[in-house]
Amino acid sequence: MTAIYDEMNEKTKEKIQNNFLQLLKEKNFMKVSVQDISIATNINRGTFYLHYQDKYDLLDQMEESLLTGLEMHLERLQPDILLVEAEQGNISMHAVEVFRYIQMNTAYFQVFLGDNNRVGFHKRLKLFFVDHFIEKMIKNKDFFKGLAVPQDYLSSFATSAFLGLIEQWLDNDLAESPSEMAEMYIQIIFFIRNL
Amino acid sequence: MTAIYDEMNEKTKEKIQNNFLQLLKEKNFMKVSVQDISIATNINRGTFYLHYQDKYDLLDQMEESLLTGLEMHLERLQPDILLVEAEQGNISMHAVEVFRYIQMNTAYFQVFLGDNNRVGFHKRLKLFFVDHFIEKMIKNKDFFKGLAVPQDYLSSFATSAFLGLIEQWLDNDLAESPSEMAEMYIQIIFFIRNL
DNA sequence: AATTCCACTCAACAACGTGTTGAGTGGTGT
DNA sequence: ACACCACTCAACACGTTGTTGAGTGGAATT
Repeated sequence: MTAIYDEMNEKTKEKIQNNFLQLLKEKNFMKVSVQDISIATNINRGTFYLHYQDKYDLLDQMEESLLTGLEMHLERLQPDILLVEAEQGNISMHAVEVFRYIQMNTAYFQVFLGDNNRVGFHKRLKLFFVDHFIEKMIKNKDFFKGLAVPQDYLSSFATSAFLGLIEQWLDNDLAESPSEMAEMYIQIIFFIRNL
Repeated sequence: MTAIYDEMNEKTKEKIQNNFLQLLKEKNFMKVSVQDISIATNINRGTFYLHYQDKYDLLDQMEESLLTGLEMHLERLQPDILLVEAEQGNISMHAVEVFRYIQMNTAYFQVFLGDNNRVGFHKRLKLFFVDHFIEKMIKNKDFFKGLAVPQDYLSSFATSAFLGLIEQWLDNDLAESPSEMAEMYIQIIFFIRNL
């Protein structure tokens, strides 16, 4: 049975990731050394290299699993409901789930989107939203019809706007509930629409 | 007369900045060493430290001067015209100047907002827009009246959306003209309004 | 013409971080 | 008893960092 070894492996990786996250709250990613990580984790520096190629690999894996987590979280929703919702003034279902997931992983999002560590996660998250979220909304023939703006610009505009809301929420230490945030998102989008 | 020495000083700093910019096109900021910079600039490594504390300081100064350059560029416009413009469906004046300035400094913006070097400039530029641009629009009693969303969220939303447009423009290698971009911005904003 | 000033060069320094290696420890499963 | 495996430990060569002290050559000062 190799399960126990796998478990040890996982626990060590978890410890590394947790302590790395703590360090990222204090320091810039660039200034966190593998030394720092191994000391904080009470682990030999060599052990770190048994699990990760380097600290970039560590960061990459953490970002990746955060995004696939979000993907799985969203998969539970029917994929094409959004369009219908949108026409009913009810985009909220998707949005509220995104905000909920962020709430479940506050520390990660605050660090990865924070002032210090804006290494690549911002762009990555943006791409994610374009693929999983905004594209569906924009490709809806009715929702944005009558607007002569290229689709890539519209995507980037809408996605960044949504991200802006999220960033502000994180800056405010999640003062609002996920539902309130979704509500806000809808209000802004439809304010615009119904003025 | 000390002017000549000042000039030497400036020319060296310029050379450093130019070569640093080239290096940033090829490599991640973290992977550009002071060695690399001094070699590319044909300068002794010690000389670099006569001008900058470290490479962070260099990046910081370049970002700073890019932003103050934008500030100066915008100052030539009357500060309160925007509000009037907005009500006339004519925000473009400010927007077009921003796009024009970006066009004048394409390389800098592409590098500082590019995938590799999203160190802190994104947030910095966002703050700039909030201070100089969006706040004026949002504080306009009429423009966003009837929308029950906290001002900080509205700021973040609108600014990020604007930045999204810029990022897409840079990704597209400035395929559109500044005026076209401004036009696009207006269209999106007012589409929304007049639908 | 002699001297001071200044940007810059050069070589060397200790300190630190990196990624890798080979030998060793101690629990786990067979 | 044996092999297995995650992990430790110490040492390695190498690159980067920021600093220092001595020196060079052209420009300004007297």
